[in-house]
Amino acid sequence: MFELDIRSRKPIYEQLVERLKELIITEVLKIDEQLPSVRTLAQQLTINPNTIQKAYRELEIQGYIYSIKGKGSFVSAANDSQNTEKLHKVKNDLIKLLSEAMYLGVTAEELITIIEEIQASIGGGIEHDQN
Amino acid sequence: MFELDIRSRKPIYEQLVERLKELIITEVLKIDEQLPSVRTLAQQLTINPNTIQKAYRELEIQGYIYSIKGKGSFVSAANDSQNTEKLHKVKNDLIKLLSEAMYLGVTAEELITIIEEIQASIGGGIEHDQN
Amino acid sequence: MFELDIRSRKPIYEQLVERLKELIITEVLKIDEQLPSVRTLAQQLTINPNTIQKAYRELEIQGYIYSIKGKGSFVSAANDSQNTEKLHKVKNDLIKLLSEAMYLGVTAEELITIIEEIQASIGGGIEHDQN
Amino acid sequence: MFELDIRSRKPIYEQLVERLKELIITEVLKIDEQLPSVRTLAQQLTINPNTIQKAYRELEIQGYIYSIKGKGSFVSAANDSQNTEKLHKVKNDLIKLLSEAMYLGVTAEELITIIEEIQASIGGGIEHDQN
DNA sequence: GTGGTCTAGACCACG
DNA sequence: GTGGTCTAGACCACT
Repeated sequence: MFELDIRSRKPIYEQLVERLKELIITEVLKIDEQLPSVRTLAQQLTINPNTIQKAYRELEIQGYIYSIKGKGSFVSAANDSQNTEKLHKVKNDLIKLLSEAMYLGVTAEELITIIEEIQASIGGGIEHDQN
Repeated sequence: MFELDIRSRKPIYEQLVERLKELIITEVLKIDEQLPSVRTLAQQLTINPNTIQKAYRELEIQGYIYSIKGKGSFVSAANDSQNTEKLHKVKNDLIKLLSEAMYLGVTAEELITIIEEIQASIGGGIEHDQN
Repeated sequence: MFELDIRSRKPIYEQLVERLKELIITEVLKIDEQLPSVRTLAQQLTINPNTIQKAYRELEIQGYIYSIKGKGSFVSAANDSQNTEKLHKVKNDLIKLLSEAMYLGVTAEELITIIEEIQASIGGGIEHDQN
Repeated sequence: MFELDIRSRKPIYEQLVERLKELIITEVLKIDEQLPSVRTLAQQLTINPNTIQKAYRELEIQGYIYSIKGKGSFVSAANDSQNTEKLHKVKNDLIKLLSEAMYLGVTAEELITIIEEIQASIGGGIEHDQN
């Protein structure tokens, strides 16, 4: 479920954040669903609990989850004001990356094909009902 | 010209690499054009020459520039064998980012518009004529 | 263990890279084995930690080791895609050097003997068994 | 005749030394044959005469040529005592490079084939395929 | 004047 | 304690 690459240059907690974001975005983890506890996950992945906690804290800051003391961490519903912020950032990154790709010779056609594929793969399982 | 955020979590040299790549990709810096010398740029940005050099070295490894002792650093022509490698990496990043963007509500139409804009801004001058 | 020539024209960090490569190739350093820490080695060799780090960074780029912040540097398993690249380069160098050697009077027989010796010294331990 | 890569990381004078060595080794330049004068060559290659001179001086030190004041520079006959020295160095380099090649997966058979090809090309008339 | 190497010493991020 | 970034300042090699 969590494929962490202990050898990667990318910090473990970042890998965790990324992976969990993915699970939330693809709605494998549904809204208000409880995440595994820090200790459980730490044991499961045999990594330091502090690392898990750092990842959860980061996700909370980014608005993907919320934590309730004594109960646990839960997937939070998408929040519009946060989204517009994120959207801005993502678009900027996208422009950079698209520029680089096209500079390296990817054609607009190829990119559009990629977009359509992603659209298909997301469109299938995501209903996108905002709160 | 170079907007460095000294407080950012992102290392200065990485910001430099990114910015210079941008200038090369958009052909503000043309092939074989000389970059500002390590010392000059360091003075201009009031950062340490070693930091500039680290950025230049990284750009050289990535194939965007070449440096000659005693002469200076120059924009290098795109290299096919390196590109195919980079393409693979860039495409992967792109898929991740596009997925995230579309989850956040960016429509395929918007993306295509972005692509067309980029194409226009790059496509114009991309003759790649040697010096 | 590390015979550095501080007076040599060849940079210290390059000497280090070369020596460490040798130790990895001959499998004195096994896959996933931890290298001495930057600071430790620096103290041992009485050279600056930055110099060690530069060597380690170079080895990482060349695919011989991987470094993890907070954990250390480790020998990495050989990577095929990088290898094919390097192979091309090495073969070219080899042709040049072999030509020079044979011009200087080394016979084909001698060269073959050398090759067999190397094969013996490497071939023995090359099981590549993960720990 | 001299294909210098002004963009290469390798200093120009080193490229010159290497290329001239090659011409001497392959006997394109015969023993006691006169080399082009520093000025002529500088003009021909449109590079600084100092650079040529540095290359010639290096070749003289390595025993490949000799210079006579007021007359010019000439290819020197191979000198045994120098050769044995060089042989030692070349053999060492060769062992390193062969080790690396075999570590990267070149088989002994391939290497022997390469050796035979070189032997043929030297023995015969020298085919000189550029890298 | 150019890039490249090295040192000494400080501070940060990670686990 | 680990690697990574940055500074300040020195010296070398090349053109």
